[in-house]
Amino acid sequence: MSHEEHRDIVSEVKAAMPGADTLFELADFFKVFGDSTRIRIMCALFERELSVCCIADIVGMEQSTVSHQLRVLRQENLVKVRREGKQSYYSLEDDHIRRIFEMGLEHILE
Amino acid sequence: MSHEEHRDIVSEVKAAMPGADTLFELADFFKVFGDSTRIRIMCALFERELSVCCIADIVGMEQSTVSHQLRVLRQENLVKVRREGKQSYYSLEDDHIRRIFEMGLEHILE
DNA sequence: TATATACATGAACAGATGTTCATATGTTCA
DNA sequence: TGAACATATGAACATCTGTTCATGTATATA
Repeated sequence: MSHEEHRDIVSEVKAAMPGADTLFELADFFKVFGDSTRIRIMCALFERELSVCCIADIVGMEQSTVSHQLRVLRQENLVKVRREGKQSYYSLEDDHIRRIFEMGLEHILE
Repeated sequence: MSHEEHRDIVSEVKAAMPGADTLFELADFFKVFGDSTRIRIMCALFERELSVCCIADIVGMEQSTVSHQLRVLRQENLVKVRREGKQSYYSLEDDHIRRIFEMGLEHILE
């Protein structure tokens, strides 16, 4: 490959790619799915709305850990909260997440 | 919520969830998407097959960095290599990845 | 064969991330 | 109001991760 060819390919591909900002956001979004605790929390929420202490029992971790991770999920708009008395009930924000999940499963089951 | 209710919900949700192994694998899979350098590499490969040094120029990082990240992508079966002379040409393994990408974009553009 | 080029890999380092402990906030009920 | 409970948050710590430098390996070419 000549120097010119190389240069042309580089600028062509660069031009076709989405902006840097978009790609950073995208990475941050997928980062949330890249932790098994958060994956398990989301997976539990597929079944039903749950309080924090229920989630903690389900995933077998400290209430504090779960609270911290729920905050991460909230910040990326993946879950929503509903306060009822002393308890906070969390549920999934949209059905997007389920599809992303399924697509991931499809890939690893190959 | 009574103690019994709590216990019932926990065991019901636990039973409905996929096995721990699957969820760990899933987290590892998504972890790969959670880095902007890898996202940019994959995004460049959407356009066309590319050599390592082209990729390095496109993402503006050391050849070494790119090589390390390509190894990660290989390990998760996201890219494949083709050796031609001195150069290694990388391309995307399947079309799954593109759909996962698009789904992520859909979410952040809300 | 010697040199240059392309890529891969190991070690080292800095920065990010996840977990826990301790504690604060907020709510219910006696 | 005070005690008990559910949740949120800050600080500290250990571990993981990404990048770079230095170097190794493989291929082509003079």
